Amino acid sequence: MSNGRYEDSQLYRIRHSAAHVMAQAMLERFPEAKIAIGPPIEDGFYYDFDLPRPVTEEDLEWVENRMKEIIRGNHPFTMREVSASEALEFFKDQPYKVELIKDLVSGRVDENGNEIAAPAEKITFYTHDTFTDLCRGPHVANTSEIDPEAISITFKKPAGAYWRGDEKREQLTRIYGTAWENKEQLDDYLNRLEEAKRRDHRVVGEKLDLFTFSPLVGKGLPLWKPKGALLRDTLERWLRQIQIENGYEPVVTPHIGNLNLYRTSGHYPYYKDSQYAPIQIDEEEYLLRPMNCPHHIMIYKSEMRSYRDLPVRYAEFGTVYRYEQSGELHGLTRVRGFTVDDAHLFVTPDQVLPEFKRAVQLIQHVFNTLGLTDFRARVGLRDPQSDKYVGDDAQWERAARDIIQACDDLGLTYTVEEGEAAFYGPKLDFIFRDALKRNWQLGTVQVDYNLPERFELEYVAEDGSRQRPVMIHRAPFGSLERFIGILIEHFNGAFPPWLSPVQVLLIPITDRHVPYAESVAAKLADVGIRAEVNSGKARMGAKIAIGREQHIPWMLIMGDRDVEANAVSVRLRTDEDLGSMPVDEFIALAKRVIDEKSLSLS
RNA sequence: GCCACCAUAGCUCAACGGUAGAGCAACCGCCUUGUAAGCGGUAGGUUAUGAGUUCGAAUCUCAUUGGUGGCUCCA
Repeated sequence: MSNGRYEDSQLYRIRHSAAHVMAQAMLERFPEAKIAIGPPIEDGFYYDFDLPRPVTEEDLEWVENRMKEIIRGNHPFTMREVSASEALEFFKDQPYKVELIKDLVSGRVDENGNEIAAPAEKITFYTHDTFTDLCRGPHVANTSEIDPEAISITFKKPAGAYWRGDEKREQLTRIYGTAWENKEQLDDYLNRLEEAKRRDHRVVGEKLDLFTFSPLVGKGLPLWKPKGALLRDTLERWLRQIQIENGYEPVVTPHIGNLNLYRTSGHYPYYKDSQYAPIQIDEEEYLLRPMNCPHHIMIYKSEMRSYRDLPVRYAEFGTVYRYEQSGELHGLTRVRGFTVDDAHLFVTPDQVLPEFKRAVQLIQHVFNTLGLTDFRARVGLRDPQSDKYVGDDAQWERAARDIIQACDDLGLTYTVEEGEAAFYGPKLDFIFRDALKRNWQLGTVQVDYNLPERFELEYVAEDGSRQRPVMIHRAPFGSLERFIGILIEHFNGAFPPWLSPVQVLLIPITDRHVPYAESVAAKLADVGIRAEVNSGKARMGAKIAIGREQHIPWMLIMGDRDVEANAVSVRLRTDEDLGSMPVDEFIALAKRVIDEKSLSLS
């Protein structure tokens, strides 16, 4: 946002007002509807209704057309202060409004569900045309300020939403709208949505043969196909190597563990609702592990530790299983079985700051290499109001100080947000903004005093005393599944060559060029370049079209001229034509780009 | 889990109460091709599953399963 707060912008007033216009039109369509709330949101607005029947597409079209009519009526928006009793009388048939007014007057929460410090001093109504709503504004002065061609409510399907976001309360129908200053902006926005749909990792993943799901295997359990597994394995091998270079030691632990392990860690029964139910076997109960930390802790605990051994850094691509509500599953970004690029660092209190910094630097290196440069850091501290956190104040303060110190030392741009801590300690999260300007929480580094306490971890200090280590949890990718899902959408399937499942597509022009293509492919394979020959009967143009669709970085076209010269004609997936070059020259070029993990193709 | 919507060939879709079809992919031929899909043919479906209504169901009803958009949740 270039100029000030969204709440103060004209766009905000347009959207807020459009929400009222929509409510008016909806009430005309559904006179018995009960209205809830209708605030502006990012890119638009919504209004929640309690309706006698489901909304159809025809309803939405009717309402949208009616909205345009109302807007064209040039109705002024007028504000009026009313007393609580007057407000209650006016909305006596609107139970949701009554509840809102009562909460406003009693000073509990405002219309958006935010707690308010004191009872509202005044209640205001906004009226345009025939519709009056409980609202504190602001609005446009007149509906003429809204461009009737710059709104849409048919662009998105109605959705269910709980009254006041509480799943124990009424389920309402939420109608989403979008509104802009002019038609061009609306079209831009709709195009952005279309682009996001095209880039959807579920669609692209299917097209590129990366992964699939099978109801017979189970919901939320992705199956990686060879090309997806190759991409994933490339990432894993790369990070594993970086970690070894940074003093991490790979460990391997099982995917299930005795329930008592999770009782000790505190995950069970506290997070029981988001775990697979325990498995009973031989009088014992086992849990599909929801986290890797307890397993790594038991390795730490398997021997006596000296301060000289610390820091101990255990890393594992550890697969975990969590019960996610069925409605929350979404492609690779929300699954029930996923792999965390997990590592647990066991350090002395003095080592927290330097180790934390090293972990952050490692994450920065990972992101920068992938070209994920648009990210910000968020320091998550505990919510001072809440008692859901463990550990004493001094530890929390020290950890928070260390994290902020680390950010300052590294020159990170960061925000500090209360209530974003893990229950066992403060943390630093990296929020990445992808090519479509959407935010994703990726890597995380967390300081933990709790688990060492619960598992009674120790090391022998210089003076011979037993001391408690501190743990640092960190994961640059977070979940491999989610991370790759995000990469797919960010790159639109056009991965940097070192990650591309197929790096080179060889296209012989006629059958007689196939043996030559195969000999070139063999040379490429010799130096570790992933190449495929398309020896099918299709014409060259068709093969190029397929290669483009698969976003294969390099296409090598070869006919008589190339065979003659022991050359290949190089075409990039960006449609750039590098012309003919000797085979060895191309191999050197591709090898350099791949080895450098370059983001460009030449 | 909740609300709404959806489910037809491997993929994208058509048929909308009266015999299930197309394009792409696959397979087989022909063409032997120079930078964004040459031509012809073959095969592929108890219309997600199970009940029901009907003379007759892909089509209407109900249930189940799976998916989609949101909500809630995400240690």
